Amino acid sequence: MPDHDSIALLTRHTKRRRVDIGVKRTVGTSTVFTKAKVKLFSAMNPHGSDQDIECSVVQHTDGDKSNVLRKLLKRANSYEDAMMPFPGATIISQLLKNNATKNGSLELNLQASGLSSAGSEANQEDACSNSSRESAQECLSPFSRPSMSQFDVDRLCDEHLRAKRARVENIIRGMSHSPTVALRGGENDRDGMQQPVSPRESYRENKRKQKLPQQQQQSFQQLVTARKEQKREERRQLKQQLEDMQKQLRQLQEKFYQIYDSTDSENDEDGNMSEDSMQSETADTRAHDRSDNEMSDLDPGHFLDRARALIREQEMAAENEKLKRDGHSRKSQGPTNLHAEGKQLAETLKQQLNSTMSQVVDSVVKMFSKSSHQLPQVFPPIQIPQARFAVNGENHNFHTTNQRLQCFGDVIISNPLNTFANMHVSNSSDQTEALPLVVRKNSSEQSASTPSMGGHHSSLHQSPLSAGPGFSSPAFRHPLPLPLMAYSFQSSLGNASSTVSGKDRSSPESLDLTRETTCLRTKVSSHHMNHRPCSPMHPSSTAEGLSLSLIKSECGDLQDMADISPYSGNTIQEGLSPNHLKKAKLMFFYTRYPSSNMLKMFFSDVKFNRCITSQLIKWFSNFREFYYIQMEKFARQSINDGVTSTEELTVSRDSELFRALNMHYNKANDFEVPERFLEVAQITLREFFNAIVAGKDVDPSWKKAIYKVICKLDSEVPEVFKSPNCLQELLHE
DNA sequence: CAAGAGCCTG
DNA sequence: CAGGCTCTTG
Repeated sequence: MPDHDSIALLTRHTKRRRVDIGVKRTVGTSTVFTKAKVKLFSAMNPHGSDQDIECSVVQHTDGDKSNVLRKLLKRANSYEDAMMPFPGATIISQLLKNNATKNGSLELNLQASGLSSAGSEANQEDACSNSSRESAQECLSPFSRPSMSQFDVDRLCDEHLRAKRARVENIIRGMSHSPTVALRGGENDRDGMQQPVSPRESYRENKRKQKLPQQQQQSFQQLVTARKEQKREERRQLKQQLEDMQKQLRQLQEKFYQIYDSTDSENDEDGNMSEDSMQSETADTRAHDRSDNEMSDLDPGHFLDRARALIREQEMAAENEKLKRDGHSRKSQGPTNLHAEGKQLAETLKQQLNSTMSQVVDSVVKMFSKSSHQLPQVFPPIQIPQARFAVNGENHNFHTTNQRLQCFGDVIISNPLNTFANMHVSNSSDQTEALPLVVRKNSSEQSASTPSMGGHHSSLHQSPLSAGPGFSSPAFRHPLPLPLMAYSFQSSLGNASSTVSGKDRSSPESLDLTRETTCLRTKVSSHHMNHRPCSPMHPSSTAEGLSLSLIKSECGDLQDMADISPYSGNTIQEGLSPNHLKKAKLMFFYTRYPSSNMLKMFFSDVKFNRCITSQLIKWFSNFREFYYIQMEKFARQSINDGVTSTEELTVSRDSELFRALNMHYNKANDFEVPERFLEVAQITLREFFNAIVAGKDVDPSWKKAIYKVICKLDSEVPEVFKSPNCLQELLHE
């Protein structure tokens, strides 16, 4: 076919279209393998013979073994000969030591000789270090001494090499930190030829094994468990304290109202007024608190909100009472005992309130600064200005108090979240899995200022777990499961098509978090404990910004994440929804190779960052994969069915091939697949057919030619896909 | 070095 | 479909 030859002309300027990636990597990848080996070996042994010399010295100086070994390990952690001086060296090794004393750095010279010709004959190195007797002999012969029989040399070398390899493998396994484990030599080329699969496979295997050492994982788990226990205990204590405080508050309130009523029973107007103002104040407080933090309906926050409101009530009442009293005293000059008593009592109450509050706050602060090392100075030491509650105290004293309490409230609310994140998430094997889930919109104006989100918020707030009266219920019930919270938060960003239905809301297992959160999860989980400082999203709550940064860790670049805030627009959402996936699938009918710019244009309702971009790209990559697999499958099938000419190969809407594709990209079959896609599919099928018939599929990269053809066949995606609501428009028209 | 394609695996 | 890997390219 002429297409295969004209593919070189393919240029795609908007974007790199690397369709020709099909590097030989599956079978008989001798060149790749050789290259890799050369690379590895030279990386292992940058100094060549210098290091060999050092190694040979090591073999004879037992005293400095470990030091030199360390050096060597540092420099070339998988260099075989560095393993020689390890304790536990076998008799073979001892024999070899002696032998090497006579022969000089026999083995190392062998390595060097192997390296010297590594450019073209890297395999020679492997031949020297493997256990093949012939190759060993071949390598040894130039250095073997007449005093030793050839057999001895062979045997010694053979056994030595085996022992050495065994040890090296052990050590390498232990040295899981080392980033470049490259001990492949001698295993793959026993026959002098590479196993078709082994180079890549085994290399990859090695790389994958390096990730998180099991020891580390275990200790990490232990740590996490211990911390969990600790937090549980802290939680209990805190809960206890809060309940105490609650009781105290009620008692104080009752006392206060008794005094208040007795004092002002003669003055109903004032009393009513005060109550009105109190109520409105309380209402304001609640409203404000609600908008202050969307977590406020979760129990800890809710509880504290209530406490805060109560305190305000007390204070407002005290204030009103005082004002009233001042008026009275001005009018009547009556130095009544009641007033003096009330004053005193009010003061006492205030002091009690404040001391209690400060205790609680202190304990909370302590707890969180203790439990989270990353939050040592998130908020300065907090002191309630008790002394300020003088008789002639002014209003601003109350205000400052309120502000401070407000501040505490924020801190307290935001941090339990953090704590719960740690507690509950740490149950799973991968702690970071759910951490990003706590990515939430930053507080303040959210619920109030974004009407479009109201519905989703309410769905969150009406969750069975948070729907209780809050104040009277146990203060620290199990909060919303973290993944669920995350989902809700994500959903609240405008994803109206949330797959979470109310009935399942309480069971984390029922959540389909994959798409919305994997991006974050992935990043974070692959960067364990990689907490970077982050600029707080909201200047007024440093604590929250910081804890958010701890939680969010990173997803692509943090700036992008920081930009994702309620302020950046209502319709922009940070995650890709199932609808986006559906849209992408439909777009695949038009374009198999969309550029990232195109994706940005067509997914304008998504806040793009690296994560999102690569996720979208990955989607299309997966689509292509499926597409080409189907093509190959049907091409082979038709060949087996005796089709001999491409003319017989057509793709219509009745074709099985089309049905398979349609089932994948348009499952509901509610989209009319463009005719062009059928043509492209037919061309692709024929390409595969021809290639297979021509026997090109023996070439491991035989598909690349087809890819190059197909990528030219992209057509324009209709404008309607640029609309965020295109699905409705497309499917319901 | 980052982006991105493709391959393989789960 | 996502993750991890290799590899190429600008």
